[in-house]
Amino acid sequence: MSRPTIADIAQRAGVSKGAVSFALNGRPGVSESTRQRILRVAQEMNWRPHSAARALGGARAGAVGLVLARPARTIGVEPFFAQLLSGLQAGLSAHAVALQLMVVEDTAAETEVYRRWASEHRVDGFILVDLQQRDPRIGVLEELGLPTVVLGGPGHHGQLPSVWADDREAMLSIVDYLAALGHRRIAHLAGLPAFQHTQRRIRALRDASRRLGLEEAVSVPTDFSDAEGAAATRTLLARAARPTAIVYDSDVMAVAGLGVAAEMGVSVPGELSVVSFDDSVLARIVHPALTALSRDTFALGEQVAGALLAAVADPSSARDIRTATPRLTVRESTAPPGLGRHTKSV
Amino acid sequence: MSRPTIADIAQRAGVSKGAVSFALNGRPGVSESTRQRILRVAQEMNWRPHSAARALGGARAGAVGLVLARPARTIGVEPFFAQLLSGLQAGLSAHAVALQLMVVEDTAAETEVYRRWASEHRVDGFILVDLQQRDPRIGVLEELGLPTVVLGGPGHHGQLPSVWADDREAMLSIVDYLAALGHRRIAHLAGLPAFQHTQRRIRALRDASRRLGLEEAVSVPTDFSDAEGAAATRTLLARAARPTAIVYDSDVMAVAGLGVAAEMGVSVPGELSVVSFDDSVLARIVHPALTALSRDTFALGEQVAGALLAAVADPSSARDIRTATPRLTVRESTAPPGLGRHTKSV
DNA sequence: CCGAGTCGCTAGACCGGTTTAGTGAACTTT
DNA sequence: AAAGTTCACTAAACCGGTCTAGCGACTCGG
Repeated sequence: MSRPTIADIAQRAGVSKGAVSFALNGRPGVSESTRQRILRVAQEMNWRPHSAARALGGARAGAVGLVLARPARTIGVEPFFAQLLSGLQAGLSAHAVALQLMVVEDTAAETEVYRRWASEHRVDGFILVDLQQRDPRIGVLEELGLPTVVLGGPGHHGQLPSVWADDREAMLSIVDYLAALGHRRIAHLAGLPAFQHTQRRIRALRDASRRLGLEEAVSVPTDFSDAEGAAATRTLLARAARPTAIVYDSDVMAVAGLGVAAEMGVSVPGELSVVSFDDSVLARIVHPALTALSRDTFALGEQVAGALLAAVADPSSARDIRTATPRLTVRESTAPPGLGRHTKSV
Repeated sequence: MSRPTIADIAQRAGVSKGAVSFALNGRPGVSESTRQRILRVAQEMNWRPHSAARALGGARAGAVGLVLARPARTIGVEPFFAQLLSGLQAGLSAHAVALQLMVVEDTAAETEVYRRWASEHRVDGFILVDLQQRDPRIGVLEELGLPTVVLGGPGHHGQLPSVWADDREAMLSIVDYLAALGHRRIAHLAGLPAFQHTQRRIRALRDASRRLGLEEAVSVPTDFSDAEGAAATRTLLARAARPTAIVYDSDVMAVAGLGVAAEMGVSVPGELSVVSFDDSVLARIVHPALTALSRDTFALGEQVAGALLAAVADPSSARDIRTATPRLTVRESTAPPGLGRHTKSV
């Protein structure tokens, strides 16, 4: 027998299909002794539920969906993303929930996938990332009615619960740190301007600059790629009055910037301090090691998973969760400005 | 009406359920005019198939499974992995097949997931990676009978078709290149010795060394982590007769090695040449940029996806696919040995 | 002009579970 | 002791599709 069904178990145990179903799902309707007997038979026959048959009866699909609208080739580049995915996995696996992952080209295709998966009953909920200004996906997901957790905030995300960290506070802590070191000219290589968190960081820098009376604090938008990160760094460093510190919105851009500085003979941290808004192995292993904002991305993923599972179990329980504000990890890439040529320190 | 079923369509179009099924699946049994009418009604009612209902009838699950037995936190570290995932996605998405991803702790848990997903009819096939010596998973997957594609070879992988690149040839090309530059003392920071490809690379280095009459060619096994990569590099460079070139099995270890060299005042490529067995953004953006073995990991993922979909469509068609042998991309981290202190070159 | 074959369609079984209505027996209650 | 409850269980409907058997109408060949 290739795949035993509850009918097989019922026959072998001498009861009806219904009794088997009750026994296997731990619900009342059978005596304890019968339940034990049925469980034993099921075990012997190595029975497993057929997920499709269960889902057909209106039950859970046992999977949640994550759809990314990015050029597929760029996914591999972001340690942040991979870490998040790992954390999600860990949080979901613990409850035997699988992750359906799909990478699409644009937002239109993304919403299409949401509609399809929802109507195909393929998933029990969604995780929404890369929140944009006036995000069109929020309306779609609210309309579909499936539990959804948004990663990012505290901007507008409709009625959907979100898991978020305080980007603004984090940016302020970076600027305060650099200002305390004596930096007066700070540049910020930002990410895609369409993202909410990019705008929040830009605003935070501007506010901090005003409060601290800095000479200059400029935000340069990029597409998060190493190429644009390198190009923008080159432009900044070629200026007559170049910044003494640059804050990069991602570790990949920061490392690319480090390469440009080396190439142009600008010593780090002697002539230029470098801070990354994202910590990862990358920031640790380059030389000089990068001062970076450490947040436990893996734990973040776990929290998102937990929040989504809770929302699936009880949609009314959904509420926003604020995670720990990222803390700055100081390494070798920052120092007071104007120390001249960098002399290597271990 | 929340979710139209084919019965609703049938009623509205004035035909039977069967006719609707025929029409929607493009199979004979209805006239062209009726088919058009049914399709129009289905469109109007915004009908979508219920994936569970389909799967129940013995049809496809519309998803394939990938299970990874690694500490979850380390997934994010490997650009190789993320790239592969992107490529898989691209190949699968094109055929509207989803990827079920799960990260588990060990091989035992991994095989358990294979069994569960297979018996739950959750996936149509599997992708097997990180092939080990005498891999116990192969027997399990053969027994389950679901189409499976193995990434890696050409070692033993039972009856399962594999997609593989010639690691041996690749390693030989690296050693030939280094020897041509004049290197006689080459070290190899290998990955986990349990992996088949690690063994193949170690053997290839030994054979090449013998053929070329090198002074030294030592392979040091590691766990692929940046920490062990750095530690092993430190040991190698502290030796009296240190190698003039090091080949790293992963880009993360190579970058970590680069950091150690900088820290110990060993110039790259002046006193030490560095080659990475894996190419990625990482290898491009560090300074000096790494000479690395470029294989199109994204394309590799697409090929695996294609092979698996073909095997799902027709299990008898499955056969091994050999992909292009990776080519060495020479960048700034390699040079003839003994040039003394490195003078920076753009 | 009749039998065979084809076409277009319908009725209904079926996949493997869950769930509800119903049934007979034992146990309480008054 | 009759009536009502509870309990353990069965039979069958149901979820939303797929697929097969069959049926009437029409076409074609001889």
